[in-house]
Amino acid sequence: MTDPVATLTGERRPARSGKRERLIAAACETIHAQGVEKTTLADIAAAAGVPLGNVYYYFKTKDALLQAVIETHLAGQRSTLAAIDDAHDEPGDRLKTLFGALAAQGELIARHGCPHGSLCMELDKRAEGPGLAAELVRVPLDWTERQFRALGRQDARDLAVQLIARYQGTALLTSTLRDPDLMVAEGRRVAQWIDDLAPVT
Amino acid sequence: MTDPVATLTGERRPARSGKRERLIAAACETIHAQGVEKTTLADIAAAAGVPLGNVYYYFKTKDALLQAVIETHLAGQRSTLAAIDDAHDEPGDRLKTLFGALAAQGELIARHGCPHGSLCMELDKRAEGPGLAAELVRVPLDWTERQFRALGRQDARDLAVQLIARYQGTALLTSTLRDPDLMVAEGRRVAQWIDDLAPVT
DNA sequence: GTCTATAGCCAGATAGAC
DNA sequence: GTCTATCTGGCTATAGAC
Repeated sequence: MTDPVATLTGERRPARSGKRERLIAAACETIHAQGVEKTTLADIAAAAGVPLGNVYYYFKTKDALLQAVIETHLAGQRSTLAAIDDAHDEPGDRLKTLFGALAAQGELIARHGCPHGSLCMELDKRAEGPGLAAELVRVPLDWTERQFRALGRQDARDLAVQLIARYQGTALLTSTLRDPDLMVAEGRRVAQWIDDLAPVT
Repeated sequence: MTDPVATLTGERRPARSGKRERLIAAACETIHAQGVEKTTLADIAAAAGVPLGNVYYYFKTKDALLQAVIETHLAGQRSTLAAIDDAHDEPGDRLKTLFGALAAQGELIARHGCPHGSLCMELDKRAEGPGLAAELVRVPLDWTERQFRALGRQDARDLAVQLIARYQGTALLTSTLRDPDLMVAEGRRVAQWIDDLAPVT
């Protein structure tokens, strides 16, 4: 029935032309730039170079494509965090690496905000609630909590909430005021804060 | 030409039935709950108890109504801040009063997020940019900066950015995770932080 | 000033030829 | 699998009676 290799790699059956992947990538970008509600399937199809009608071969509804976008973001987050775990042993280094990388996205955030935060905020307003999108904050939140716990902090959860909140809040100011420097300055402060919490021994 | 009294009080000419005000109030609530793009004029008209067609007597376009909503939020912010200025002389007390009041909105924020922050984020994604909505963060930001400056802090602007960012970021986590306690806990931490920065003399 | 009816447009989704 | 043409519904905005 299903191609075992494709199943293992998480691919769908045909997958020759990569249109499905192009559609998801285009949807990620367009939705980040314009928001979920303002982005039409025609926008996404055009950005992906796929005829409108063909979109429905890959995704039954606009919402199905949106779910795929969220899952793609989640997979990206997980692999980023796993890579940081592999590259660094010290929890303090891991935290600084993650938030340094986020701060380096200042220009992107100044233009369209944090892709995950804005998705959460928009989907929050749906009757069904944020659904899977809430994982976009829970995944980094839980990871951050784990790092603080590894540092021996009893208040690891609170610290994690503070850290993610600082990033998300700064991202909102950065995009509203169109000032990437806010993100850079916050990155420096966060690094200092982590050093104060986890002194080099 | 214009009624001088109505002009002084900022009212429009007729203003007998208060429909204009009801429409703006309904728009504020509905937009906060559903977002700008998902909210239709029919939603707003129904919430205000006004027939759809009549909306256009008061507002030429949906966007004109949206601008009125933003201006109403701004006027509310300014009067809140002015009231705090009047009620407290110490900048530290003023800051704690404002952020205590924000933290007390936990339930509301858990349901739909910060009304100003979500408006900014959504309007950021328009081609024209956030426009007037950016004032919704600039006004409290500038006020907060003034308080820190009155406390003698040279880094008043940075501290103000941090404080507003903490509030906005916590609001995003509060609504995404549907947990009003996050807001309460952050309120306590902010009060402590301000006390540490501005020790009672 | 108020309200009904509706025009005009554009989005999501489908049908069906290739 | 691919793509054109089109249906259907809902939204902004207007016309025009009262």
